[in-house]
Amino acid sequence: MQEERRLAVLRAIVEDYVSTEEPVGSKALVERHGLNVSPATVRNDMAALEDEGYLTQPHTSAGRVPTDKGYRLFVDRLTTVKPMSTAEKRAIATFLDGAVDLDDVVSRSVRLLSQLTRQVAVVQYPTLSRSTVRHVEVVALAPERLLVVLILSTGRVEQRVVELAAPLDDDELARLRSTLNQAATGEVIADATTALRALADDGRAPERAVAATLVEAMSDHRSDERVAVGGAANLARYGDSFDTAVRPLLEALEEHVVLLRLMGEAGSAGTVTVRIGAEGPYTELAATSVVTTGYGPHDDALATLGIVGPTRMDYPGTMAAVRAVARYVSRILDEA
Amino acid sequence: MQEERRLAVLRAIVEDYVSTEEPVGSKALVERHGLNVSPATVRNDMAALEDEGYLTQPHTSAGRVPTDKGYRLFVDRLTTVKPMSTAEKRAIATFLDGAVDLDDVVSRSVRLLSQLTRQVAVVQYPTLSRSTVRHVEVVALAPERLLVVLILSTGRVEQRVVELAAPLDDDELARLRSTLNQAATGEVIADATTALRALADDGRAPERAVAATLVEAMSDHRSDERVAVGGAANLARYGDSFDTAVRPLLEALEEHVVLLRLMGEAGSAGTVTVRIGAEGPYTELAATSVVTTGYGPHDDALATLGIVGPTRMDYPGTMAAVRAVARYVSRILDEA
DNA sequence: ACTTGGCACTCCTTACACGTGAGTGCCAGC
DNA sequence: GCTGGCACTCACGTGTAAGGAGTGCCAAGT
Repeated sequence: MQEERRLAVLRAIVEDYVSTEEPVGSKALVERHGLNVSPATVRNDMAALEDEGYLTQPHTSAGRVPTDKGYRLFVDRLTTVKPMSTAEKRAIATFLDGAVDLDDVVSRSVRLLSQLTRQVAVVQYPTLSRSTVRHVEVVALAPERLLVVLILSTGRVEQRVVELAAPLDDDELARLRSTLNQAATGEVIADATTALRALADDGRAPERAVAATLVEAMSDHRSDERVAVGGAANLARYGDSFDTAVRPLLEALEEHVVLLRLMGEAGSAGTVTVRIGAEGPYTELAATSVVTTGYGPHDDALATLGIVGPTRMDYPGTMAAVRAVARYVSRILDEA
Repeated sequence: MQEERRLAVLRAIVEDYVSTEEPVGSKALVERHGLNVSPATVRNDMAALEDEGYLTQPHTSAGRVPTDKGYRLFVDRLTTVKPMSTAEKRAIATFLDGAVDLDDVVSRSVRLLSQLTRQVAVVQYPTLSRSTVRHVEVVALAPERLLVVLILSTGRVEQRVVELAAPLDDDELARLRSTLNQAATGEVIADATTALRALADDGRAPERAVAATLVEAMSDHRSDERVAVGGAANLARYGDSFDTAVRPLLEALEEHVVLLRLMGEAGSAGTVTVRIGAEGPYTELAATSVVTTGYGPHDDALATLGIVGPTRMDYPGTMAAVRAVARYVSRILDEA
């Protein structure tokens, strides 16, 4: 009974604190929410919640502020999924539909996500590991110089220039092209890699060089680690907590490796993961939360997408936006 | 005679202010620099410099701070080009030499530049307009679906997928490929565009669609407007002037169009352009300066590269770094 | 067994006063 | 034209005091 009200109090405190950015006191709370009890009652509840570690006071005789544990409870038990309005849905769909290629999909997603959530958006490029090779193209830039283009099922294109020891005529080029495609096209990256590695070891001179380059391109960790970041300007809203929230985050954004670790493993598509403050792997980022979800064609979680921001954020709204964007991006990847 | 000393005083003030971030007074000035005159003399000079608009006081009885005009004079007349040490030069060269493709060159340049200058680095991708078409490749993804790859002399690769009305067999594909290459390869973008436009208007069905897509890809303004940005974390150093310097800049960084306008036209390669505070086109960015230079193969200024940061910055060092990086990037583009 | 009003207490915030010191402008002398 | 001296200005830090928002606790009410 009173347990229920306590949770209502916690929810109210989180909501108020998120919007006002100030510690919230008992009196203001009963006024702004329709709690039919007196401030004194709320005070008792708040004291209890503080004992249990859900709230804390910046100093005696100040209002309460949620702790990480408080936010956690809020997110787990007090959040009602508020679906996006149809207008919003349509806006998302049309904005993403205009994309011309994979890079464009990613960069649009980042912009969209940062605008919807007013936070810093992070979108990981679809991982190579689960995608398949759609085609390998070899173009002679000069007799001894080839451009090798690797086209993947996700729409990503990698290109490399290969210098050959000896010139190659058109017939040999055609043969090379078909050998490579026979080995790789249609295969999952991992399988294509082993097939090409065999070519690189055993094949004749031109195959060797080209296959080796392809193997390198596919196993290149850079490709797995690419992320797009946007909306850093939204941090300006948090100018007050510059040192605790803005500065560390700004620094983390530069380090894409850090960022990827922060985003964590791609949770299964459809589930939104929330990591609050010190739950993350970096102590400097104790004041920032991460809201992510997986996305990919057929809801295969190929990669992760989400936002990072101060712990003091609108979790329900953010989670809804992240989920919605992931859903639409996945749909677009389905079509491609 | 005394005119000369006045300039020395201005230089000293700029240098001190940049490093200490505090208004600089007459006494501190004579101590820190080896001026062989008394503070009173310096005060007279400072008063004169203030009358002429080179200095200003935050308030009476505070030290002096350079105005935009003061920085301008400093940059134009008081800056001795300090060349990079050979160690630095070598570091730059090896760092950039590892790049595998154009994207990599650009992203490495951004990182390098932001680290050298400890400012926000901005690198514009080489413009399409002056580069030539190196090759057009057409790949059948499916009988009615083509991937068109456009390879430019700068190393940039654009790809588009084209859906055809009717399927295409291998012979037709080969013919299409050669037609397109005949029209475009080796031409400057502008000429290639007109040649392809002719094809798009007069050619047969498959040419039409593909040529139209190519024209679109080449004239696509997105490509002209791409920039890479890095080092936003360096703004954290300026946390104090958050509202005047950091916030507006953070917002501008998100708007790549704004950023490009801010960078201005690509000055001829070799000349470093400095735009100080209100000299720029945006009133919100009155507290930020821009240091840029052009770069490109054979010192053709294909694009612009540089840094943006608070007006209170180390101009000589920054200018040297910008120039050095531009030089090495140009050299790398020469080789490619 | 909760809830409530009352009350004393804490402590942040704001305002005001005051001393300190860095820095200035000006002037008379060198 | 440079220099030392001197009075003046103001930001800054500190100390004190009043005001107020908020708390904890207790005794009484339901």
